[in-house]
Parts: sequence; structure tokens; C-alpha cells
Amino acid sequence: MEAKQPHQLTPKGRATRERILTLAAGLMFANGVAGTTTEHVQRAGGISPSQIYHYFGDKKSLIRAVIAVQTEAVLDAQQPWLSRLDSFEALEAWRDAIIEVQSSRRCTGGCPLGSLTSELADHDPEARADLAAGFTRWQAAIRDGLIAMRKRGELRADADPESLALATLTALQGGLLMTQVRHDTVALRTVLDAMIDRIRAHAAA
Amino acid sequence: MEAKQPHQLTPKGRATRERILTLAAGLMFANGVAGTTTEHVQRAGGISPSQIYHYFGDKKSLIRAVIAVQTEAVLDAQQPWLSRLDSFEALEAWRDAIIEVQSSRRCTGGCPLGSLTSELADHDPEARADLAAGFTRWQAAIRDGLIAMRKRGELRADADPESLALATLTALQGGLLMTQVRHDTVALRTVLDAMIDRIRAHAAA
DNA sequence: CGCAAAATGGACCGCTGGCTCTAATCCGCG
DNA sequence: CGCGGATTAGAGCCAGCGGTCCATTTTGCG
Repeated sequence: MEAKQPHQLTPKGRATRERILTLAAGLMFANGVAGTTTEHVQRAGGISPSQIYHYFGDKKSLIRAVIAVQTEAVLDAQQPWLSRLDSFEALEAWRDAIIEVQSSRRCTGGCPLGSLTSELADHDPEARADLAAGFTRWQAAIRDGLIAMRKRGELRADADPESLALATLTALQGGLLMTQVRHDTVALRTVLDAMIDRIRAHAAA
Repeated sequence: MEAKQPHQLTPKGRATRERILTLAAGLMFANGVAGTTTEHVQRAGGISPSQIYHYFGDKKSLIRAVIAVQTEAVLDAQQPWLSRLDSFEALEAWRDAIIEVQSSRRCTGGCPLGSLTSELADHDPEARADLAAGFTRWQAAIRDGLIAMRKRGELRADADPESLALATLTALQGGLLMTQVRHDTVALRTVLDAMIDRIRAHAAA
């Protein structure tokens, strides 16, 4: 019994749904949720109003679907680095990759999840829950990387991967926000370096 | 030659202007900029449309005035702690005060400047500049506290107050965002503890 | 091939939001 | 006390936005 699927989707339907989602995610990342109207999505992709409301019911549901998309996108993008955290060099490569992404988009946009959070957390409880879950998964991915490092003997046994991961993810969020305001990546680099140093403080002798 | 003051303001006018600003700042903090309409401000304070447009010209200017108000509010709120950074206990007291504020508002709202940043930075260049300047002042306040600690001999001479302050402020922003999504202050405390530890690494022997 | 379900086009609606305009009222100052 | 500027009330405009509806076309399947 799936209450969320009032219609059977044909391949064509699924494709249209995907297309709407991708467009909406892009526009909402670029212009914010409030700055993205259903009309924008329509015009951006030659989509009729009925299509959006056929597949998503209302704007709120569309937003939640966008959250899901962005969560997967972020985790997918991070995975290549986090899954291979075998050394401090790897940690630094992860840091550099993040910095590179931000400067390549000229320091705009912030974090796909962070921006949605700031805009939605206080007024859409379900969106907040989804976003919180996304951050939890992100934190877990970092933590698993640190655990792997500990298993390899890079970190001492008394290192706490869970809180190191939480602090790192939190610092990263701040860094992305500061990048967005200041239009440079100095704060991002500084705060990530601080966290890496902190992790290094738990390095095996 | 002040281009910003097309009218002379009488005391009454100044009072009305203040009242509008305070209401708008509160509503925008609670509901976001996009979620706050001029009508909301009107209804909240028995204000007529013409009053808002008489004193602010358009919504964008009102927003910029709100940014100024919030910047002063944040700096004023921080000053009591930052101006007395004479020890690590004082640093921890600052951390505790911040955490206390967030939990007292049940982890909603985030940072007054951070939320505005996320919503405005990418689409209102002047707002972004104002916010960046606000963060710079905030960073300077933290830095000055650290410099004071160094002068008192709490920190070693090789400690770099500027980047420690930047990292701390950046981490704080992340912590406030995570508090907002997760509805608890664990991330905030964890990341601030991490930064305080890092500062402690520069403590005089 | 035919039919039911799915997908789509597009007109339309009601409301809201930013903003304007005019006319009335208030106030300080000479 | 009167005049000019400051202040305010409030009706109203218009574009845009979320959402609806129905007719039409397309698709999958027996």
C-alpha cells in the first residue's frame, strides 16, 4: 500500500518526472526555493502546469523531492573521497576537492543541503526531518572514513570518529556559508585545516 | 550631502521608522525575508503601506536596513563576552552563552546574519557586501579578544589571532545551522569545543 | 486493434504582494 | 496662528503565483 503513488508511471512518465525534478533542483539551488516558481520550471523546460501537479501534487511535495535529489547528489559527490580515507593526504585531497568546487562556481551557491536548511528548517517540519537525515548520512560517511583510518592504524584507538565527523561536517557547513558571503574560500580552507589539524592530533605516533 | 535622506525626519518620523524596522527585523528573522511581506509588517504594527514606502522606498532598502539592525544586534550581544576574553574560562563562558541562547529559542532561527546571508548573498550584491562587512566586524571582535589573551600571556606569541578568529566564527556559523536542522545543540557544542581546543593548543606553557 | 489508463496542453481563477496615488492630518517654527 | 513640510490613511493597480479543470493525445496491454 503506497499512498505516495496515486498513478502508475510509464517510462515516459518517469522521464518527465525526472526532468521536472532536475530542473527544479537546479533552479532552487540557483535561486532559492522561494525564488523558484512553478512557472520558472515550466518555462525552463517547456512543461505545462498540469504536468507538475500531476507528478507532484503541490509545490511542497516538489520541494521534498528536490531535497531527496540533492541529498543523493551530495553523498554521491563525496563518496569517492570519503570511501578512500586511508591517510591524511586523502583527507587533504578531500578538502582541496571541496574548495575547488566552490571556487569553480565562483563562491556562489553554498551547500545544496545547507541552503535548503536555512530556508526550510523552521517552517516545514518534514523538510527539516529529511534534511536532518541527509546530514546524518553525510556525517556517517565521514565517520566511516575516519574509522577506516583508525583501522589502518593512522589514528589512535582513543580517537572518536563520530564527534570528529560531526565537528568536521559542521565546520564545513560554516565554511561554505562564509565562502558565499565573502566570495573567497579563505574561511573554508582555514576551518577545514583547523579540523584536519584536530584529527591529526589523534594521529598514531 | 546625504543622498539617503530625501526627507527631514521629525522625532515622530524617526520613531515610526524605528518601529517599522524593529518589526521587520523580527519578522524576517522568524519567517525569512521571502516569508515576510510588507503586509505582514503592516498588520503586525498597524502601519499603513505608505508609511513603509515613505521611510524605505522599497522592500530591498528595508531589507538592507534590517541587515544593519541585525549586525548591530549581534555585535552588541557578543561584546560583553568578547571584550573580556581574559582566560579559557571566559572563552568557555562565551560558548555556553551562545548555546544557551539557541536552546532558549528551542534551536530555531539560526544566526540572524547567517540566515540573511543564505537567502540574500547570491542575488543582492549590496546585501552581500553589508553582510560580509558585518562578519568582518564580528571576526575582528573575536580576534581582539584573542589578542587580549595573548597580551595577558594566556596565549603564546606564535598564535595567530586573525585566523583563529576566522575559523572560530566560521565554525560557529556551521554550528548554528546544524542546530537549526537537528534541533539540538550537540553539533554546536562539539564544533565550538573543537575550536577552543585548537586555541588551547596555543596556550602558554 | 481497441480500450482504459496515463500523459499532456493550456485556458482559467482567486489571491497575494509590492507598490502607487491622492487626499487628508499633524506638527514645528517663524 | 498660519504655513509648508512631514506624516498618515486607505483605496486601488497590476503582475505573478499556486493551483484547478477539462479536453485531447499518447501509451501499454489484452
